[in-house]
Amino acid sequence: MTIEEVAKRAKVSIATVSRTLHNSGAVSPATAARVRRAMEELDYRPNTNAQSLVSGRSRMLGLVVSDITNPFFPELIRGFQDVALQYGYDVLVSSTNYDNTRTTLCVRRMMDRKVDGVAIMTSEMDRSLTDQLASRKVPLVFLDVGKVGKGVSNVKVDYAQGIAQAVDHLRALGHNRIAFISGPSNLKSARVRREAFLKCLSGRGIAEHSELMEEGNHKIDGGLSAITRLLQRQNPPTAVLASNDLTAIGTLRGIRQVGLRVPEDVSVIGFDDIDMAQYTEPPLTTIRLLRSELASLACNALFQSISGNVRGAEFTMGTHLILRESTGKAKTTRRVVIIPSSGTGL
Amino acid sequence: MTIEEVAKRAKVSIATVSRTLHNSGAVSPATAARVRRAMEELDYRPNTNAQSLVSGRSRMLGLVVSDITNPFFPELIRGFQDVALQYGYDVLVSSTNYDNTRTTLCVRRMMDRKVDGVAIMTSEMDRSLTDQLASRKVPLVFLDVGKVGKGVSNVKVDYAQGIAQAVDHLRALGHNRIAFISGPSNLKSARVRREAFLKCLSGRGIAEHSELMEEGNHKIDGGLSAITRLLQRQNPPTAVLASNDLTAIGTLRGIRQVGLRVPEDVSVIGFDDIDMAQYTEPPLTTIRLLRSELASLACNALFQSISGNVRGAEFTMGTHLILRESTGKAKTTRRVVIIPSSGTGL
DNA sequence: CTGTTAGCGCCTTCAA
DNA sequence: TTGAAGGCGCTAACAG
Repeated sequence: MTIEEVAKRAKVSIATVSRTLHNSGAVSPATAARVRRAMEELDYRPNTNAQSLVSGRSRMLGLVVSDITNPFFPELIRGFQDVALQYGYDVLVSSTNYDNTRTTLCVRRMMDRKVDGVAIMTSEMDRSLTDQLASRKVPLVFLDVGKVGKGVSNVKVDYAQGIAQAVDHLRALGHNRIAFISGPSNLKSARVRREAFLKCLSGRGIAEHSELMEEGNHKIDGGLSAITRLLQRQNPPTAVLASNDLTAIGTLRGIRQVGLRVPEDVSVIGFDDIDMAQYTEPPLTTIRLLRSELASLACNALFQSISGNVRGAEFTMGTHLILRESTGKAKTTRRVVIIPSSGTGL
Repeated sequence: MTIEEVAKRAKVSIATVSRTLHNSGAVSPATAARVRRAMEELDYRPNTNAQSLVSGRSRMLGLVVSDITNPFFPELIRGFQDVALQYGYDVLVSSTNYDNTRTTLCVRRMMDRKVDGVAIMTSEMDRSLTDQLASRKVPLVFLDVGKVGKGVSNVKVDYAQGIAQAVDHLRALGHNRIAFISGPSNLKSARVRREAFLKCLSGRGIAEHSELMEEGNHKIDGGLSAITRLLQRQNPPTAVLASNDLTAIGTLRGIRQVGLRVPEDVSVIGFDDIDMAQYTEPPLTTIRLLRSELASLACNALFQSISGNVRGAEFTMGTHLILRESTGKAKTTRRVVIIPSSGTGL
């Protein structure tokens, strides 16, 4: 089924078929109708590869994530595909699994396939790779990291906003010892969240809590072991903020495991608001970062660059606290109250 | 960067470059070396689109899943991509979201892109669509449904095996009233699991439990509401088997919500063994269905068809019970024991 | 062993 | 408004 057969059947040249297919050039309504009918009758579908070959573009977008197995990403992917689909684009997803070789391989293939743009939703990517992409003038959009430039955009997440809400919420509840379980420190994205937390504390004049920082791995098991260490401290925290929900879920488990309760003994706040967060035991108070919004921002940024808007742009999206049941009043520290030994206390 | 520039630099014809690139035809070691060097120096990468155009094949595989947001699938996707990557293939993933229009769109695009095969890991797909695929001779592999034929393979899951283990486990624990929370009944895959359960019961001469069947939606909320209904019954179940882990997680929550405990009051068994299953409260006993194995079976089946093995094949994979902490002894039914009113009972 | 050449299916000037 | 023709980059005969 080629354009030629359509042309023959409609008794026009292939050029005319191509024109009516793209509504480009001028085609008389009559012939256009004839062509369209021929296409339908033959169930004609243009050969994408041929189109790509002549145009040098593929109507495909690349999407690089770090670990498709982390619930954060499927939701992101879904949103991204949704908008790509609307533009008539397909998406080539690649999960790097934090493996550099694999990442390089995947990105090269994307370039080979002449993707029209790629969204890099993981902070860990060799500079050389992104440079290659940029030098081939492939529109790029980063998450958080990334300086806006010719064809490269950046979606910035305002972590501070949500974190501030979380911290204030906790303080209002009487918590003074707030721990933070970060992601793996070799991940830039994890460091960014950690910094935001630290800055928030110091901004509020809260003492440095460096002893209350623990490192997780953005997975459940990491959260579990981190909280376990935290709880063994002399002076354990009364609340903990986790760098993502998976970590928070591990934290929930860890607290239970030592016989403590959430939120009566320890309050827990997560980050992301993955779907699962509302179903944990207890439901997780968390800082929501809307994946669908993030995805659509990123995807649209790409399309802007693609459609000639050479200069990249920077978008910012907010985060905010979702109150559920994993946070509660701080346990009043058992303090000996001195009662006047005589007289009726007024 | 085209093959021509490489040819020029190596002072050979483009045919020779093509030959050394694919080790096809015969090229003298000397010239081959020269060509290779030229390719390196120029950092030459063949244009995939051109290759696809001439060959009619794209070195891409399609993978259709129903809902990328369901933790079952990301793990499946990951495994699939792993083996595809080894063969030098890319994969075009599409999440149908149970939306027919969307499915049709995605599959058509796959055909347009001349994918070399597609794995259909969702049971809900219009017959007409798969027929189109088949008529274009695109190798296919199905999950569970699907009759093997020319270029179409099938990976069959032996649900019976795992379910039998689960039921036996429960009975050994003294459970007689075992409920089943199915997936949406319009999903063939859900029906298959349900049938397997029913067959297992009747095979063991266990009374028909039709009043203990409830329908969920393969998501957490569906499990939650199903168990809630179940628990309101006159004679509620002492154990429940869920059609997938998400449903089981909802079940866990539902049981807790009415103040009952797992496994002391009700035992719960899930299905799939998603990563999360080991971290639920309590950790979930579940029937494991290895996604990585499923994925690699499916992907390999495709490659067999692609590499000329016209006749499709059927593969079967097992399932088996993973014991964790959500199952326990059945509560002995509170029964009034009649004690002889006189004499010392011997 | 190596080069020449005819397409693969389509888009896009350039003429008519 | 339409058609003819030249590529896009590459593979695969077919000749030397």
